[in-house]
Amino acid sequence: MRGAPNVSEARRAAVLQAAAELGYRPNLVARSLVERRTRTLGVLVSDLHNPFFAEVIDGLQAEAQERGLRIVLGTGRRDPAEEAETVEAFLQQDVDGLVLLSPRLPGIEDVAAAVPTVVVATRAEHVDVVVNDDALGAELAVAHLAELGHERIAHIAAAGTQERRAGYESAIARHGLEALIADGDVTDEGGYRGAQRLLANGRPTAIFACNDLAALGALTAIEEAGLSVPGDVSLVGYDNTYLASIRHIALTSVDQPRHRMGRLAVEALDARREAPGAPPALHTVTPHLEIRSSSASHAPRAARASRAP
Amino acid sequence: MRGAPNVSEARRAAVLQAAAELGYRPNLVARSLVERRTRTLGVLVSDLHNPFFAEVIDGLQAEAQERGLRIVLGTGRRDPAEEAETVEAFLQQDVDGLVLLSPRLPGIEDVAAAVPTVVVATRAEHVDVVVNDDALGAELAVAHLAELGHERIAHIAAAGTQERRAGYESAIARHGLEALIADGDVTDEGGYRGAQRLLANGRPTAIFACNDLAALGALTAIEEAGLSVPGDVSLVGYDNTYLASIRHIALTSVDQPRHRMGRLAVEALDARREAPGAPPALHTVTPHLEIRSSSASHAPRAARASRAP
DNA sequence: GTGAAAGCGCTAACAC
DNA sequence: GTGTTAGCGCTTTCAC
Repeated sequence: MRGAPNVSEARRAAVLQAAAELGYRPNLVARSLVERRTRTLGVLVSDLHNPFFAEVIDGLQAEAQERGLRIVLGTGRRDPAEEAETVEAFLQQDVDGLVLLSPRLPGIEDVAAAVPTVVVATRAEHVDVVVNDDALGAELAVAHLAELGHERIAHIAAAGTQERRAGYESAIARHGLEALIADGDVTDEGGYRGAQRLLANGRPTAIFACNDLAALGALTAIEEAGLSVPGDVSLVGYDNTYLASIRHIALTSVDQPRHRMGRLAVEALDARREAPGAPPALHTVTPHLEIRSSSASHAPRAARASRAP
Repeated sequence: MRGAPNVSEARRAAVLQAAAELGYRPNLVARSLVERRTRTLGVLVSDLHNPFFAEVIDGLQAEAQERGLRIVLGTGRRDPAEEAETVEAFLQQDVDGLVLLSPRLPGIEDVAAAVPTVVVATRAEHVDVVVNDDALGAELAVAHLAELGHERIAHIAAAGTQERRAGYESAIARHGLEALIADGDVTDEGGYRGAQRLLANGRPTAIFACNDLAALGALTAIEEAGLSVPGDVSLVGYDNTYLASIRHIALTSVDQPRHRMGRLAVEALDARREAPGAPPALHTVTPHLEIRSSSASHAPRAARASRAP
C-alpha cells in the first residue's frame, strides 16, 4: 500500500522494500481511471518564447506541486485553431483544471463549462480571471515620466493590451498632457515600427511601450534615429521580464507579480472546483514600477549627451 | 466507433452525430490503460527561461504532432533532485518516451533502460543523443574573429559547455594564437563576471562567449569598462536565440538548428522503440555562424570610435 | 458486418 | 487491521 491509513509498520516496510526491489511503479493512468480525476492541470501557453510566461509558469508549478498536482503544458503558438486543438487534447486527457495564459481561443465559456478554467494575463468574460491592474500599471509609468519632467509622453499600443492603452490615455489626461499613440505589437518588430512612427511625427521625449519586447524594438529605433536613451528619449516597458534587467538594456519597466499570478491561478481553480456554480471571480494583482536607467529627467539639451554612465 | 475499419457509412454518420450532440469525448486515460501506451512524450526542460529551449520545443512539438503524439513538459529548474522527481512522474504517467533537454540528472542510463530516452543539447553516455557539433561551432567563431584580424581572442567558459571550450582551444592553437579563458556561467551574470576578468587581465580584442546569455553579460562588462562593441572588442555568442537578433543587441552568434534538433529527438525515440537493443545513437547536427554587428575587423585605434552605424 | 465478453492496473467498499 | 470484490471506460477477441 502506498500512502496508507491503518497498516502495520512492519508490513509497510516490507512492502515498500519489495516494491523497490522489483522496481514497481504505481500506474497513474489506472489510478486516474478509477478515481475520475487525474490530478493534472492543463496549461495553455500562448507563446513559449515570451519570458513573461515562463515566470508565470514557475509560480503555477510551485503552487501545483504543493497541492500534489501535476502540470502539463501545451502551446497553440498564438493560433486560435491550434489552441483549440490543444485544449481539446487536455479535455480528453481528463485534466482537472485548465489554465489559459493569454489565450487567443474563442468560446472559452464553453470550455469553462466542461472543466474548471482560469484565464491569466488577459481579460475574459464569464470565466475566472487573474490579471494585474493594467490601468494602474500604465498610470505608474506615466506618473513616473511626468515627474521626471516629460511632457510629450508617447505610447506604443498593441492588440491585447487595450487596458494599458486606456490607462495611459486617462493618466495622460489627468496630467493635462496630450496623448500620442502609435499602433505596434507585443514584439521587438512591433515596438520598432511603432517608435519609428512616433519619432517621425510627435517628437516625444518619453515612450511607454506596451511590453518589454516592444520596448526593446523601440530602443533600436531610437538609436537608429541618432538619439540616445535616456538622454534624448526615456523608455518604459511592461512586464519587467529578465530582459529588462539585463544590464546592457536596464529598462525601467512595470512589474507584474508573475509568480503570484501563477499561484493565484491554481487557487482559483481549486475554488471553482469547490463551488462550480459561483459567479466568475476576477483576481486583480497590483503592479509596481521597477526603475532602471532607461528613464531619466527631461533635462535641457546640453545635458543630454549620451547614455553612458 | 472512432477511427474505424469496417463499419457501414450510415451507422458511422449516425454515431458521430450522436456523439457530437451528446458532447461525447473519448476518454484517453481509459484508452491508454488498455493499450498500454499513452502516445505521450515527456519532455524535461532544464530551464524554461532560456529561449534556446523554447525553440527546440517548437521542433519537438511539430514532429510529435505529425506522429500523433502529445507532449507533456516538465521542468526541474536546473536542480538534479527536482529533475529526478519530474522524470519519475513521467514514468508513472507511463509516457512512451522521454526527451531530456540539457539535463543535470544523474543515472540517465537507468531511466533509459525503462523507457526510450533521448538527451538533447548535452552529451551523455549510453543513451541516444542529439547535439550540435560544438567543436565546429567554436571553430567557426574563432575562424571568423581571426579572419577579422583579431589575435587576442578570449573565451568565457562554463560548466556544461566543455566541448565549446575544447573546440575553442584547438581552434586557437590551429590559428597559432594564445588561449585566453575565464570561467563564467551560461547566464547574464556569469558572462558579466567572466568578461570583467578577461578585460582586467588579457586585453582581448574579441570575446567568444559560451552562449548568448553570457554574451549579453559580457556586453555589459565591456561597456562598463568604457569600451565599445565592436569598436574595441568584438563579441560572439552561441545559440543564436532571438536575443541575438534583437537589433539593439545584434549579436554575432553560432546557430544551432534547434527546430531540427527537436524533430531529430522524436525520430530517435521512434527508432529506439523499434530497436530497443540497438547501440546508443549519436545524432550530430551542423551549426553555422550568424554574423551581425557585434563583430568587426580589428582596426587601428583611430577607427574604433564608437559602435554606432 | 455487429454484439458480447474479457481485462488493462488500480481504488473503494465491504466483508472477514 | 487485512483479504476480497466490483468496476472505472475503453480496446480487443471471438462469436454470431
